[in-house]
Amino acid sequence: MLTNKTEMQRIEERLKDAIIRAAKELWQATIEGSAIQIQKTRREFDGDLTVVVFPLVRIAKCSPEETAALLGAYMEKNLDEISGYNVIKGFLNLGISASYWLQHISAVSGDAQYGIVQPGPDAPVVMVEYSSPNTNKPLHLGHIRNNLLGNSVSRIFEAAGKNVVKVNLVNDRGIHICKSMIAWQLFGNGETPASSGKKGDKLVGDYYVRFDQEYKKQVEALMAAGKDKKEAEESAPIMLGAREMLLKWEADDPEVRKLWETMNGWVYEGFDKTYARMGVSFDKIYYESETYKLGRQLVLKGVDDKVLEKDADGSVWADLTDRKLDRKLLLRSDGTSVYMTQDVGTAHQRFSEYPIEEHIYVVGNEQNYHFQVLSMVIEKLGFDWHDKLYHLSYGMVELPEGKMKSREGKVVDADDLMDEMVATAKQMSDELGKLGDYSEEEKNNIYRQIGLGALKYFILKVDPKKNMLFDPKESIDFNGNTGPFIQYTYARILSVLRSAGAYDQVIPAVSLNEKETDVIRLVHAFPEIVKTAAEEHNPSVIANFMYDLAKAFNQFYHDHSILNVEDADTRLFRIHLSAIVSSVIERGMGLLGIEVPERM
RNA sequence: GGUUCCGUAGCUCAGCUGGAUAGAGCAACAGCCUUCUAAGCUGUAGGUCGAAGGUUCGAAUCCUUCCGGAAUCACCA
Repeated sequence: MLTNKTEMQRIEERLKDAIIRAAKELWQATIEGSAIQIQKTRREFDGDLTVVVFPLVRIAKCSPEETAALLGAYMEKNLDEISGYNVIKGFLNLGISASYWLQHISAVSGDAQYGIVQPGPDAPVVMVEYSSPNTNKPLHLGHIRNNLLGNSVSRIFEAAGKNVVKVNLVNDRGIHICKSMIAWQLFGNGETPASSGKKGDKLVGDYYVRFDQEYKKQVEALMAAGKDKKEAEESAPIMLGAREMLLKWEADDPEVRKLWETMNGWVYEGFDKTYARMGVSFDKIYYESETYKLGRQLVLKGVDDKVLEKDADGSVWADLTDRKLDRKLLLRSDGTSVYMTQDVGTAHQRFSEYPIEEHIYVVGNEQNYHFQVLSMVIEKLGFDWHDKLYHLSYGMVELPEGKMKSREGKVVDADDLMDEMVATAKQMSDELGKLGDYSEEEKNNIYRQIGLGALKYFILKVDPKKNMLFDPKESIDFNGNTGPFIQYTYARILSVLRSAGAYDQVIPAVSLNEKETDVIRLVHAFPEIVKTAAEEHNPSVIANFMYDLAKAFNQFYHDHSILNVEDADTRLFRIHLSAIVSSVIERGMGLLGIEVPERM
């Protein structure tokens, strides 16, 4: 597909170029494009785009009104795309000609890649690490936010022309999984997912909870027997069992390793189902059991190079006091690694394996400090890619009663939530009864699309860095600013297109009404929106745009008939406009990982 | 206590690289289906943008201080 730069060059850029020329001709001044402010004209004024002329007043040496008037006259005379202008205070409102809009629509029509930059084979690699679950418990609402963000950001970067590599670093080792293992050994009676019919991750999660209950009981008993709290916590038999198991794991004890593999296997089977349902996937999965030793050599070399410090007890530290931070431990006195060390190692490995332009970590904001330090440590070690790490930090999902606590079972389970969403979608769909002649299978697929669409949109429309509230009692809406609203707009358009039958592919020249122009303006903005979403690492930019587009289309749809109009050209034009909107919706929702149904 | 982030309508959120009278949705109230899907559209009501200073022709937006909330500051991950 041709990307014809002059053809497709954003109208805003052309205006800027014209203003730069105008400044030269009218005022013999050279100005920077960045000094020019162009914005959408507010609804209450006439025009499409507005130039804020205040910054130009100084070089024009006349009042804002005069400056705007001079510039407006110049623009109208020299740019075909400008159909007229008006000046209100220091604002120059420019009207964009219908022919420009029509020409844009024609260029875009039928372009299944509109708004998307195809990554070339040598496009830079953007690595996105997300999900990164622990293997001791099922996924919950917090993980859903992580996965949806990671998946969507990956798609957005692909659409922005990058080669994206999605990776998952599974935390499959450590004391947490040993806790589930010891509890299973003690109380499991050989239960397996096959024997009890329980999903693997749920089964293992149940034993993690069981461990905690048992542990608390033992601590209480020990305290009742006269031990102080700390002592009791240290000596609870079940905790000692877990610790012993961890040591055996590290010593490659065959029996422990076998149990570990078995139970992790159950968890992965469960996770795979949840991932598949959420619609997320990975190009590569790393396991901490295979990577946790990475980084140690790099740290030891850092000691040799005198950029890191070794204390008398043998522990290794990065001194960050000159960066207004503390000292950070990298190797314990027994020589073992901490999380930070491993992250240094995995990053180093990845940067050696791929020509990475940017490495995005989708991790909650509780680890802001960790990633701040990570990049500093890497810089200390002398790697120039320390500034290519981007922590996509997102806020917590809070329940009305506060933070979720998985050990206490106070969580919104990912599978349960998806079930509920789909069930609600089914209930609503059945009440509306629009799917009468569909098979059960087709219907179920649509319920799934709508339910998950509602959930995904609900989460992705919020700015990632903000904490968000989820109230399980007030189920997620299907009306208003929601995923189903946008899906509905799409389904409606497809319904119209089905009725339209075959139509001419050439878009006729017609005059445009206000609602049509509103819609075209938004379609025109789509590529810029994708770019902004990528720059900001922010899917909510796409989500909010999708809503604006759907809303504008619905207004147009309400006010004007598409198929039942006298004028054949108008009818044809509206069919094309509708088709373009449907395809932008499909693509934009795709960037959010949301499917769109053909009927609903 | 140090650092970082957040505070916009009753609720959930946009707007934040400074620009015109601060926008949506939900909830409330009032309308619109003999015409392409009413999961839609229209209207009413709802705000000292946490507070106070400052910079500016202009501040929800930038700076400072304060108030409120969150996260973090482990030889945990």
